[in-house]
Amino acid sequence: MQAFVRAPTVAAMILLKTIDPAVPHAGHRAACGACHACDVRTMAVCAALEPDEIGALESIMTARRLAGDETLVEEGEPRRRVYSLTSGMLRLVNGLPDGRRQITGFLMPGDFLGLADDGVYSASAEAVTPSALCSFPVAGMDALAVRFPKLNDRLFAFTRAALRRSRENQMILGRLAPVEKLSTFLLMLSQRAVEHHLPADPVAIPMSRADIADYLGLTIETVSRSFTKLRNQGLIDLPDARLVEIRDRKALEAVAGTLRA
Amino acid sequence: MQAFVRAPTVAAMILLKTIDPAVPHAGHRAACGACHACDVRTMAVCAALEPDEIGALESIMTARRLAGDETLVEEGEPRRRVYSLTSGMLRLVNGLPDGRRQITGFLMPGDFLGLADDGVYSASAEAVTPSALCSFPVAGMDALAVRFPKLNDRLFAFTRAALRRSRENQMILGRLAPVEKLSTFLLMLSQRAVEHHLPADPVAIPMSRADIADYLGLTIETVSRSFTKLRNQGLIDLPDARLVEIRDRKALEAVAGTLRA
DNA sequence: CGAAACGTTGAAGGCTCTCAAGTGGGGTGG
DNA sequence: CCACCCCACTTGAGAGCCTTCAACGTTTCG
Repeated sequence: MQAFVRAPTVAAMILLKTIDPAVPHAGHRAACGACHACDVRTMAVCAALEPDEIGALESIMTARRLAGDETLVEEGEPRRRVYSLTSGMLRLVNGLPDGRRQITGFLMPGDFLGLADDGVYSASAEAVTPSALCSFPVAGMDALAVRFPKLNDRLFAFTRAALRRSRENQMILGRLAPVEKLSTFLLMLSQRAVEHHLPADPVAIPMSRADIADYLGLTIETVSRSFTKLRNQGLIDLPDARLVEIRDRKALEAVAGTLRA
Repeated sequence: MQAFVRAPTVAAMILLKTIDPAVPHAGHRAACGACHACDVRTMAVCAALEPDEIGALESIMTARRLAGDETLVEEGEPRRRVYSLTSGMLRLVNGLPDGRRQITGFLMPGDFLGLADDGVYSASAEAVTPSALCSFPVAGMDALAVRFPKLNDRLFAFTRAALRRSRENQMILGRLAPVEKLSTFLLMLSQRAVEHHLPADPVAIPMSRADIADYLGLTIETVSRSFTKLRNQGLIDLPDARLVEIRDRKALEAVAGTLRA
């Protein structure tokens, strides 16, 4: 649980290349400076605003950087700020008193944090990899959502998309077998990598086996064995534990249970 | 899967008492007539509007009734209408090609159908019990959401609540043992019964064991055995398969894993 | 009155989890 | 610079639990 920064493995290197190395260290404000040069300006919430309106958003924005495994917000905490992820990856975590945990989602660049929450955060948000975010005070964002209906609409659309994904996850958790779960997960990662203009053939797996297990409702051993099973069947290759090459996508989709009926 | 209408068991009777028997048969239009006399006007989306604004909503509204097990909308179908449930209960169902299914949620009076969807319905909606709904064309509802920001806000708030519930379900599906799942489910039913001013001590279980199984990611046998286990431990009583008396709420909450950390 | 559906219970098997050991990579400290 | 250690991951063996298959009781409805 300590703020341990992974060494740059092959997989991490691929992921890290989206982070501008020229930028100063973590924890600083407004490192990236201008929204109009932002990597995710076309897919994040800010895309709802015209170039001449971005300033209003920028004026209430603060930049924030997180080291790997750093916690951004804690479950149950009053929701005072909302965030837009610009690089890296976050996990949404819910915990049980006895230590069991469930990861309800992974946030990728362009995703918004705080959609589901009302009053208090309903989940903790932790950095999977070093990450950069735009931070907004809730009051300010609410005011802007009133002033710019298009911004509100986009937040609403993001929330609907999150709800669809969450319900898809219910299907995955409730009705798929381990290898089906993992196949679906890998295909999802691959698809989202494409959407985010990241390498999709050797897919980077930024999260640990423990994270995958807590996301899919399995143990780390079962996750590992499922990886091995897919590798032995020739559907994937594992040049590195954090890197997956999809060797037979069709077969992988078939194993995934063809979630899209 | 046929439109089979259950006979009025003890449990069904309790539930049916929220349906006005004076109202004509199913499938008719605007049976309940006036929104200002609606049972759920304080908790449904329409509560966002002032009394003098309700007319605008009412003018695009059509009443709809469903028999038990009747399908309202089908997964993948173009989303042309949205609905507000006024009485009865609906299940949201997602299916896999091989017949496996996952119920992602149950809708109770006041709940809104169509929140997650964008373009096509992402799940089928089927009546668990005979139900009554207000039906709205999507275009008309969208226009009203623009005209009445408060209506839009309420739809947004409903969507956030649905997302929170869906994520809670992810925890239930991924990390709870069968008896924990069932306990959580029963407590949830009891709580929502209170919210909907229905009897909460002997809780009516409108849905079948198969529905519960598909909601909790179990088999009907495991659901049945979990019921028996809770009964043998004295936490609940089962005067009827569709009726649960909570005899030891504290213990039941403890078994539920105390989902609220 | 019989057929069908729902729910419960029993027995056996398979599969995941648990416990445990082993491997490999990378960072740390001598 | 090298050795050691730690952590992540993998793999193995056994147990436990849920699922599967099956039978039975009950209720409902044709």
